[in-house]
Amino acid sequence: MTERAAAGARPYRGKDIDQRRAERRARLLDAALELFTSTGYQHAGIARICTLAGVSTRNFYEEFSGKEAVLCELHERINAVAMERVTAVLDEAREQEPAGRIRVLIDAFLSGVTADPRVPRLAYVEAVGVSPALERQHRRWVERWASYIASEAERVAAYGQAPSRDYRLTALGLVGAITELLRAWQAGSSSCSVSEIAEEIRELMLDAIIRRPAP
Amino acid sequence: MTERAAAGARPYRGKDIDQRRAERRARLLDAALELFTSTGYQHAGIARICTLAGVSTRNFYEEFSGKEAVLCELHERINAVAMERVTAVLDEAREQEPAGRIRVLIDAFLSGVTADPRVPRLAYVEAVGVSPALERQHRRWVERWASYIASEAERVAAYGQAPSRDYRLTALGLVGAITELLRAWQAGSSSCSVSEIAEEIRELMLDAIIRRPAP
DNA sequence: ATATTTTGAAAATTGTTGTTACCACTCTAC
DNA sequence: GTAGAGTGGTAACAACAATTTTCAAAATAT
Repeated sequence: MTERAAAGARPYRGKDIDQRRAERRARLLDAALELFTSTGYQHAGIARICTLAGVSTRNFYEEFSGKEAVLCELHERINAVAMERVTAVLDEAREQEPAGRIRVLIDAFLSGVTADPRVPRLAYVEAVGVSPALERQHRRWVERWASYIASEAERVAAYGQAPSRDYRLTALGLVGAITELLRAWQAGSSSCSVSEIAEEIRELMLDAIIRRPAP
Repeated sequence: MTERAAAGARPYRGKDIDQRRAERRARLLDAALELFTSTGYQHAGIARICTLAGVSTRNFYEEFSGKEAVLCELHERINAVAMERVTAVLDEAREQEPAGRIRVLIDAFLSGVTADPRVPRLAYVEAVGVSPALERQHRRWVERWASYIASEAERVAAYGQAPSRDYRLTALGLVGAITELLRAWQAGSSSCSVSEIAEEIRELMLDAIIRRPAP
C-alpha cells in the first residue's frame, strides 16, 4: 500500500506538489500586480490574470478565494516587506543619534518602495475604497507605521532634542504626507524625483518632531 | 399654433421643466452620496440610487451618462465648494498677518469638510482608484490645493517670517497630511476629534513653512 | 504497460448590472 | 373634456464576469 502518499509527497514534472503550488501562487501574484496597476483593479479580469500567469482558472481558485483575496495579499505583503526592511536597517543603526535614525528610516522605506512604481500604485491607489475588509487592513497598517514613527519621535525626545509629548497625530499626518508624495510620484512621469521626495520628507518630519522653539 | 413651446417652457406640477430636471439632478446626487458612502461606490447599483432619489432610471440617464459621471460630479462639487469657501474666508482676512491667515484657511477648510462625514469619505476613499479619468481629476485638485497652500507660504516668506524657497513639494506633503487625518477621522468613530486634527495640522503646517532655524 | 494522479483549456453555469423600451397614469393646454 | 406631452415604475434585453465543472492529455508509480 502507498501509505506515505498522505500529503503532497508525489513529485510532478520534477517538482514537489507544494513547490508547484507555491510557484503558481507567486506567478499569480506577479500577474495580478501587473494587471491591477496597469488596467486597474476593477477592470482586471480573473481570466486575464490567469492567462498572464500561465495558470488555469481552476488553479486560481485552488489558491485564492477570489480577486479581492489576491489584492489583500499583495497589499499585506508590500507593507510587511517594507516594514521588515525598515526594522532591519534601523536595528543596524542602533548606535546613531535619534535624528540620524529618522534619516535612515526614510531612506530605507523610500528606496524599498520606489524600486518598483507598481508598489506604491497598488498600495496607495488601487487598494483604496475596494471593500470594508481591505479598508480595515489598510487602516491597521497606517496605524502601525504611525506608531513606528511615533516611537522614533519619542526616542528623539528622550535624547533631549525634542519635547516629550503625544506624537500619534503628528505621525499619522506624516504618514499621509509620505503617501501623497508617493502617489504623486507614481502618477506623474516626471513631476519629481525620489531624492527630492526623500529630502522633503526628511525636513517635514524633523521639523514636526523637533519643533524647534520660536526665535 | 403653439410655437413658443420650443424648449422646456411648459410647466408641470407647478414647476418649470428645467427646474424639475435640476431638482431630480440634486436628489440623484444626494442619493448617490448617501449610497456611495454607505454601501461603497462599487456595490451601489443605479437602480437603488434611483429608488432612493425617487427618480426613474430613464430620468437618471437623462441627467448622467452613467454611475461614474455622478461620482465625478460629486467629487468636483465637493472640492469646488470647499475651495470657494476657503477663498471667500481668506479674502475677508486680507488684513491679517500671513501666519494668522493660515490658521483661518485650515479652520475654514476643516469646518466645511467635516460638517458631513460623508464628504471626506467620498473624496478621499470612494473616489480613489476608480478610473484614470477620476484619478486625473483628483490629481488636478490636489495640485490646486497645493498651489494654494504654496502661495500662502510665499506670502509668509514675503512677510519675512519664513525663508523664500520652492514650497511645492512641502505643500503637496501637507495636503497629504490633511487627507490622511481626515480619512482616519472619517473611518474611526472616536479616534480623534476635529479640533485635535485642526490643531495638529496648524502646527504641522506652520513648522513646515516657517521652518525656524536650528538653535 | 497500466492505473492513477495532476494538469491546462474550455464549456457551462450562474448571477449581476448597466441600459433601453414599454406602459399605465398624471398633469397641462386649449 | 380631450389631446398630448411628461412621468414613474417595471420589465426586458444584452453584456459581461465570476465560479464551477467537465474532459482529455501528460506525467508518474508500480
